[in-house]
Amino acid sequence: MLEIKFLRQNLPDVKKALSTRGETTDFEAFINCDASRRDTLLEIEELRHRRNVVSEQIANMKKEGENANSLVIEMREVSTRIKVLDKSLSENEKKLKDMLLDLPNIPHTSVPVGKDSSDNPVIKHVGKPPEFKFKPKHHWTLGEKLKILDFERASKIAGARFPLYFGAGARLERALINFMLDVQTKEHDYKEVLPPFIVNRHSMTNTGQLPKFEEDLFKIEGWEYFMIPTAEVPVTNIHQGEILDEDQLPILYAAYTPCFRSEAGSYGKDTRGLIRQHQFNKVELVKFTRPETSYDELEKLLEDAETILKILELSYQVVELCTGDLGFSAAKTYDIEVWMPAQGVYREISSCSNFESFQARRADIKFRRKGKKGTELVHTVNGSGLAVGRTVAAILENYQQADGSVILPEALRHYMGGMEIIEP
RNA sequence: GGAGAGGUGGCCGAGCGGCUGAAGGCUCCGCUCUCGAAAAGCGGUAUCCUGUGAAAACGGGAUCGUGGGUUCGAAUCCCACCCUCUCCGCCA
Repeated sequence: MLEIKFLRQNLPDVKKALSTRGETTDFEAFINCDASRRDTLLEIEELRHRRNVVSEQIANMKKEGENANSLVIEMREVSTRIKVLDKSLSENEKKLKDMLLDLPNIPHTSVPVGKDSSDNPVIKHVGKPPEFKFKPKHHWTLGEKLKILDFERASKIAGARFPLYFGAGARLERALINFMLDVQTKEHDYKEVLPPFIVNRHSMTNTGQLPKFEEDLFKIEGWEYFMIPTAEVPVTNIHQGEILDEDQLPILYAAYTPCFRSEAGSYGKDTRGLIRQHQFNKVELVKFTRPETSYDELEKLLEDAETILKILELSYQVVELCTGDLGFSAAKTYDIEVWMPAQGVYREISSCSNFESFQARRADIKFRRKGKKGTELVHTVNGSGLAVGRTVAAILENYQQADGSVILPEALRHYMGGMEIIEP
């Protein structure tokens, strides 16, 4: 959420910045609404002031045993008037709040302007894609042959876009979760958290999934509960409504959770394999930082996520999202894309963003500077470290042998009980 | 599911129609004392909105879980909702 005052005072700039992401809000209506809200407020406050003064007068008169009836009658009218104005004020405020909640974050000035993902500049390539003397197979083909993935049976249990792992596949998923958490908590100072996988409407609104993107979420029938689409939601909300101490910052959390997404609007995309599922596992990295360090923390978080791919020796590229491709809440985002040999493309496996104060304002997360009065909003930064299902897919494809077996990356072997290769 | 208790400032905790933005304590920040520190003493220490102002500042309003109601006036009374806790039942 943007600050209403900021919006009012910087309207042309905000308008221009948001237009680069394709946002077309009626700012005219917004400004009018805000102006009329302030007019009403002024009138209400005057009346209230009068009421406060006279009420005290009445109290004093009563103490002296004087008759205050005429004042009481006058105040009765004032109160009625206040009630009427109050109603129009709160209607205006609700309207403004709704508009603000629907407004995306302003892209950071460093973000390249562009229309869609085709305009995302590649920042770097790391590692070399493996070369195969045979035609590399898709991970779903490999997984089904190795009897570690079974999408057909999964669809009986739940439907399309649900995973079912067996044996070494199930273990590989679990191994990766442990491996990722171990790296982030032991080598990078993140604190492990295991949050609820279901959250309320309030938490979803705080991180920006609601009110605009309800169709992307799984809602629990009959409850105001939603399945989390990412650990970002419960973890960011850990400190909702809190005022933190400056010395606590930055706070770093690493959380494993399953993620649930309706994938509405992605019909026909990635229909096979582990790439686009209604349910998938992810290790998420979340930071709460001081405003002046959030961009450094984003760079570090990106490196922390990259570390996983480096250790797994998977080749990848990092792209920077252009304004048109940026997510609703983000001010700046890097995507890490891992090489998928069968398709011959890089596929997103992590998304690392700085939300600046956008989520903090919605979630009311502040901090107090040492020796200074008042509070400031923190900045939130987060990213995947990494999406686990997609990592499994990448390992299967990049480490496949001509016979369809898959060699396991060194770093995972002890998590796999010493297993070195997955064979039929 | 049944019965009860409670939600107050950064934290703890009092208040239970006007003198309460809220006692007291803690934290934190200044100052005094000290070579310095500790202790002690003194003072300060919530947030949001809004008006005037370039700013500093000054003025006004709101906020005691949330939303309504009663009243000239509500942290205090009434109603609804949310949340937390305790006991009983059920249960991994």
